[in-house]
Amino acid sequence: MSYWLFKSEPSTWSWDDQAGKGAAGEEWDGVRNYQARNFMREMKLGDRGFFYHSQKEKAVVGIVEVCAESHPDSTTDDDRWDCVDIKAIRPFEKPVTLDQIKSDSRLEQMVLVKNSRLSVQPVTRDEWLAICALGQTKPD
DNA sequence: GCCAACGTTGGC
DNA sequence: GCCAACGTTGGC
Repeated sequence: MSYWLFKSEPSTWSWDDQAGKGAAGEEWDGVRNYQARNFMREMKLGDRGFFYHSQKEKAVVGIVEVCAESHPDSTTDDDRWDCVDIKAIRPFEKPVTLDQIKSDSRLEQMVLVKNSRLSVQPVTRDEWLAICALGQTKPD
């Protein structure tokens, strides 16, 4: 199983919106970046991901699971763009802020820190466990 | 609200 | 195929 991070601006699509979709999940559509798309194409059913709020909040707020593998993005006719579906698994007990991540030596190699603009990105198992621990949240 | 960083587009 | 111009993202 692989781990990922999905970034969203909460005023556009928030954790509450995502959680509201329940087990059915929702397309992670609208991504128009090749790197991000390529990561989504690599995702497998059951892969886990962090849900990150960008902009004002800047914190990991929940855990999601890939519930449909890569398929065409329904919001465009342009066949270059694919996406996956994700569903909310559980919110973080304590959101883990970007500040916390940046100040933790275990996490300084995270893509979130090194390439802040990439909206879908891989997370290593070690990073996954470290952030879940910081958030006092079950990692699986 | 600003601006740096980065990705994409399109003219040549 | 290069690169300048432009648009967008997201941290500060």
